[in-house]
Amino acid sequence: MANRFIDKLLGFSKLTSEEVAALSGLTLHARNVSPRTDLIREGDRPGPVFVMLEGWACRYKILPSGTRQVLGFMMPGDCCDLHIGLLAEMDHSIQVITPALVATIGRREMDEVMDKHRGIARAMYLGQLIDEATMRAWITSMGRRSSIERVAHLMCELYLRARNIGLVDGEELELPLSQLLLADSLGMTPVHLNRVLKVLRDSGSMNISRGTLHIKNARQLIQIAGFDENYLHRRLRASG
Amino acid sequence: MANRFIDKLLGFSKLTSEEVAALSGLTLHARNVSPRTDLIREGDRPGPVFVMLEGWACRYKILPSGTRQVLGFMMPGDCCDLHIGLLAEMDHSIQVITPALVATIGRREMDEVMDKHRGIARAMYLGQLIDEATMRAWITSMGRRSSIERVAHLMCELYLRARNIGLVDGEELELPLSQLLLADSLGMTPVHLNRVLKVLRDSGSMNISRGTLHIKNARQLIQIAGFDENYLHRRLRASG
DNA sequence: CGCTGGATTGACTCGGATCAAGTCGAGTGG
DNA sequence: CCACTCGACTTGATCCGAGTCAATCCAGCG
Repeated sequence: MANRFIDKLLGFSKLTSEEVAALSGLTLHARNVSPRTDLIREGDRPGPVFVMLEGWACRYKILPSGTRQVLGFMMPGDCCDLHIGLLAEMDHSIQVITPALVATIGRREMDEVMDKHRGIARAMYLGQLIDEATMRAWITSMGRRSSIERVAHLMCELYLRARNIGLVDGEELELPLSQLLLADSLGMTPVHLNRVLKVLRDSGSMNISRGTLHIKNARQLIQIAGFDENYLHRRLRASG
Repeated sequence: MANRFIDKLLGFSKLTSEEVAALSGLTLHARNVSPRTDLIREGDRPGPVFVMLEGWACRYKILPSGTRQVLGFMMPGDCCDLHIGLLAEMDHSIQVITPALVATIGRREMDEVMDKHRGIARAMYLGQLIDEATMRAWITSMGRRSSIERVAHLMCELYLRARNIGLVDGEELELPLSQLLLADSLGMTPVHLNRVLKVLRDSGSMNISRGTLHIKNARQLIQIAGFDENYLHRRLRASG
């Protein structure tokens, strides 16, 4: 079966066949995880690195008031922070959204592989940089974009990220995210998100129905979002 | 003169005297930079790592509409992303706010030092993890906190970060950030920020005047903010 | 002394939250 | 096969936090 983690890293850096083999070895032991399972919770002592081989997850925080803020979505191929093991305590939780296949890589193992295989290290660092750039884009969205721009921007992000790992079929993408979850990620109420989705649908730019995102008019959607894909850093430096 | 970069890293990890010497060498060549100077701009090809030895800076993005979102503040001791050189293009800009002393460390140099000195590598990775956790806290603030909570939260963050590097004098901190800048970092208008600051002042929890932040009632401020300092990760893992 | 860039305050507007009813669709059990 | 249930989605009515527009105010400074 395809290993989306390897596919993703191959998109960042050329890897030797030994490096690919090493990655295969790292992700050999994976387990099935059901929806709504927390992989790790805020306050927990960080353990191994989690790698999503199949399925979706999200990072989130719960506030004292009980409201939730989703901090990012993890799709197949994504993994959590590399050096997370250095911390005493998680500052957020990670929850699986769909049935998922998750591999875990111990800190020592990871360190050894990265020391030995510079291509893997390079690809992992790039992944991390993109995650950070994505967080900056989220801060920007929350701070300075209207709700319709924010929704459009997130859809552009998810669509492009999914396309980069071959998850997109034409203009359609399976998006197993409830409106409640999306609202919690966009800093708005489910009610208002619903209305915004209706506006986007009526404008003919996109539509979400039965768990599938349809891009109807990409140009228009990008224009609404003010989306600039440069932060996803598809163009990378040529030299290692 | 004190090297705040070294001081900060010493707070993260024990360093041998050779490691301290290596860091001294890395930051030997620093230059003075005037306020409002961009160290690097969105779209630029990333260069060396920037280290703030003295003075403040901020990361920011400009949107198509012309509005600005500040993504984070850099105070003395802080530096930008370690592996930034891997990217083809910056996704945000960095601007100096006060007269500053900035060192630059070439990518090769940095790599060599980190390979050789594991303590430095560890400290740098911790710094990076804290920066990421701070971004997550910002996303949470923007998405789910009211404006007064958001302001209080940012002040708690800046106060604690400053205290960790010895920038705080009693309950006072020199905070060279204009209300316009703060507003752009909090996703609100300067007018509204001004009103919120008045509320905080009248409530007796804090006050900003003539570039100085006075914490009047820390307990109350923390309570308003719903602040949990765990994300700044002062308690770290004992083992290297 | 007047200029300039921040800070402050007031009056009014509006985007998005809140509260409250539905509606729809996939299971489940009689 | 149909009634029941439960979770997710929709829609309407109303309210309020924060934005907008527009005056000052004030301190530092050439």
